[in-house]
Amino acid sequence: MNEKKGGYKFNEIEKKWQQFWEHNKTFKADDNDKSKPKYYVLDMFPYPSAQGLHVGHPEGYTASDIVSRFKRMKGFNILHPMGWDAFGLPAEQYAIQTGTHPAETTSKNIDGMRRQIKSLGFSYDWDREVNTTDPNYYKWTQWVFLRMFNSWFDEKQRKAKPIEELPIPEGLIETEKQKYIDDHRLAYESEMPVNWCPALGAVLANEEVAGGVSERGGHPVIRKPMRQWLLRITEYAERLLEDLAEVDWPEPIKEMQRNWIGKSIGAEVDFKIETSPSHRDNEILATEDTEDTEDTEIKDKIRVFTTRPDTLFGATYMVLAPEHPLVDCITTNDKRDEVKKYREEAARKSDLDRTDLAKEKTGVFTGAYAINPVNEEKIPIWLSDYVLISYGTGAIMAVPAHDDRDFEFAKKFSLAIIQVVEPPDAQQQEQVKQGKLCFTGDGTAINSGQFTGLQTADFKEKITNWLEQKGLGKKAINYKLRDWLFSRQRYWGEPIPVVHCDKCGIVSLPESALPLRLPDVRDYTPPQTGEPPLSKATEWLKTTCPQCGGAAKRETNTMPQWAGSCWYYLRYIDPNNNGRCCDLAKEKYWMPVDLYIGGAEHAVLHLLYARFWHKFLFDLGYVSTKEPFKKLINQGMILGEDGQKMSKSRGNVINPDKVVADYGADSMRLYEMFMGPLEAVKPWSMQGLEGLERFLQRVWRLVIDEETGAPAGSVKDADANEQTTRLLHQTIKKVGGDIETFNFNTAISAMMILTNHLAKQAVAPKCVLEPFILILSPFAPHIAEELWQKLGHSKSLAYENWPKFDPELVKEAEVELAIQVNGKIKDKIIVSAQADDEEIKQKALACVKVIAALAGKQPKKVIVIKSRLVNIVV
RNA sequence: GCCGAAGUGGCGGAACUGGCAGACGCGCAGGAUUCAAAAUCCUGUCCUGGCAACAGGGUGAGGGUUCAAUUCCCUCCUUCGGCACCA
Repeated sequence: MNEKKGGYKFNEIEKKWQQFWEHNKTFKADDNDKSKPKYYVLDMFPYPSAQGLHVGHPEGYTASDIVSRFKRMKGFNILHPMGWDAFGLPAEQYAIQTGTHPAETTSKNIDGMRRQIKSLGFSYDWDREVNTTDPNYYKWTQWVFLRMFNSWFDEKQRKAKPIEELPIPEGLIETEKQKYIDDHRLAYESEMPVNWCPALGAVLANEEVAGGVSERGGHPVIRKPMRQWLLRITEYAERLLEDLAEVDWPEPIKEMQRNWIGKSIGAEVDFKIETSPSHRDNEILATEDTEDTEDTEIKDKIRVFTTRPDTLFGATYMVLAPEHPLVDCITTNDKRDEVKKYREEAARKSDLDRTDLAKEKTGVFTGAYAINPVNEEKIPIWLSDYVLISYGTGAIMAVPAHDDRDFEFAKKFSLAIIQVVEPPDAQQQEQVKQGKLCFTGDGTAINSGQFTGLQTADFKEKITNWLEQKGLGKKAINYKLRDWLFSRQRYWGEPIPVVHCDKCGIVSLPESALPLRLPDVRDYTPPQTGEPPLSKATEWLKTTCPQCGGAAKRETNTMPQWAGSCWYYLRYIDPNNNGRCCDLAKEKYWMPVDLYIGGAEHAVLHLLYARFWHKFLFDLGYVSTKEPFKKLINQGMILGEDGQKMSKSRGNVINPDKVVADYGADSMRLYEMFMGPLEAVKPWSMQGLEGLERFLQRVWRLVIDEETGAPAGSVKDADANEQTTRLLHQTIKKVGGDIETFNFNTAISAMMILTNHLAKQAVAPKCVLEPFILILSPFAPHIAEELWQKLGHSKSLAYENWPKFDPELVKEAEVELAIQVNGKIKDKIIVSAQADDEEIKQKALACVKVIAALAGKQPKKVIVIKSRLVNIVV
């Protein structure tokens, strides 16, 4: 710490300016300022944890703050808010252990993290703070859910519409009508096998399970059928895919979303089941697929989905998923026991088992056969869990010669392998022919009847048309994306605002009943049945049906943590509106989010879910843009000083509070930006941090006399010399450009170069210092405000104009050129920036070292690159 | 296995559109200041050889295109992130 009176005392300065900004509401965003263009800068809001802020948080927040402050000075009306994604498991688990209400824990944690965030001097408009656990907030989360519940998706117009507009087929009786409506709601209930984690006492979404264990905690997960709420995100698959073209996001992130959506184009093909009297004794009602009315008639066909209809001639057997509804119907009596056993095993398997056993294929023959529609061949029908009931039709045609999984299965069970595609590579041809290699690429068709000789792409198209003409199949598209499992068996989440009525079924609450508040309970432990903790809130549970007025029970499931974060960016726009989630005019003014900064860990889930909600709200006219986030930037992770991920157990966690206390917020901000590219993963270094504090000390001493605390004697109202002026203008240009492209590290480097130069000058002209302080201010706002004030300005610099650079003054008068002979540098010359090629050439050839290097040889070619180099080729 | 990103001094990293590799910071070494230290300032710092001038090598490895490659193309290796029987 500096004992000198006028030294750089960051503690005092930072506190002073933070208070100043808060009292003056310096960063209040104005909804009605039509004189400026708007710019919405959003951070991914944090979960308020008991551990508090992590050094990773300020990284993204600093970057977004720099952009906010920069754009503000550039004359934009800035919306830059912060809030809390406060529902979540840790507070609930703490409640289970200690009995403390999660609201209490949450509020305490929020206070702690708010203090920490404020200590870093970000230019947030704190009047817009939101908290997902606030009933005034989750009222609208529930409201969106109700809108989904009361909407259906019109496939023709590809948009959601109110459920009242759903055309209902003629001749349905009342209960059928109700079922028809329920089956079309965008939020719907379904009994389905879910990922049940006994240790967490919770059902997890697919994306919360990794490798058979829970992502959080690593507990084993098993499959268990349960009543669940789902959101029909699959209806939006195509639009979610298409509209990625419209957003300015990192390409890898878009690619991850595309992979997650997983669109496949292929064909659905019907295979006739060869019937024999032995399995006619148990009829089944219908296939699972009820979308087409024609399907309900089919009992003697198996429909498969394939992306390779061109390999139909190579289909030597079929495989059904163990859960496929036709299994009972087709299994022959002699195979019945074996099939039953296999199905039971498959049902019992947890996801962990399935992953573990993935190496070794299992399966069982049903005794039944199907007829390959293209060549009338009789092929066996097998059962295996490598076919998933939830994808495609739950059944496949197996082409072992051209599909790795089928190949493996065929080898294991000694099934026929017929090659129908000839690989272009000669080496592969022989191996595939001998059945030693499986070839999955494109090639030329063989053994394929009238299609033999066609190339894969051509074949696919021709056979799809052929199938369609013959009524054997049709073009089909499938997505990996599944409907979003939206219910959680937890206490600390938004209650789902519906009731269960014996008479009326599931009935949504009227909007006037929102928010449906979480009841206060004493016992947060989930019943071991897998029922949610809310099922213990007996008083709360009992209610009346909004439709018939009779007794009804409330829904006990709550929403997942993702729910609140799906629309928070809209609430910031109008955080206190009691009549709407967000005022339409304000939405139209502020949206879309111009810049969204956050961690790449949300590449698919949060960003896909939020896009889905946004599109839904767009369909119903509540928002005006197709996409919520125009530009997205991911900050990389900050590792510990040992290059490892920071964790308590490794003891390498850096505490931001301590960094701020010891070095100041400005140093911390600067260091986090100087470490390297924003998106990169990079290790922390305390010594590196000290370097940035030294830089700020130098800046301080450039302006302030440390003895007196007043401006230094060298600070004068004088003109700058030519060199200084040029460097200043170059720096203004560089820093502004680098902020626009998020290269904060090189922007800081440029300011260091300017500082180093100024430190060597006897005079520090105000006309240089002032613009320098302004361009430094987005990075280190506290010291900048203080120096600005010390130089005699009475107003905050937050709304000063960003300094302009003069392109003429940026240009160098003279440039140094490297002179190469055959690509090797031999000498350097200095020429005027205006020198023409011929002049440069002559000078280069006149260099003593060049003449020596040429050794009398004639140059074949002389290449002159202006302001770069000359290469003489002999 | 598939998809994606990245490999540059002792360390973090820089290099426009193919044009002087190593900006800036850290560390280290030497010096100034000091009774001494901290702080500060100055000088040096890719590797090898040389007192030096200088010469040679050098951006994960190998090849190619080019007057010129960290940058473009091919093959391979390593690390990190994502997905994982999706027919």
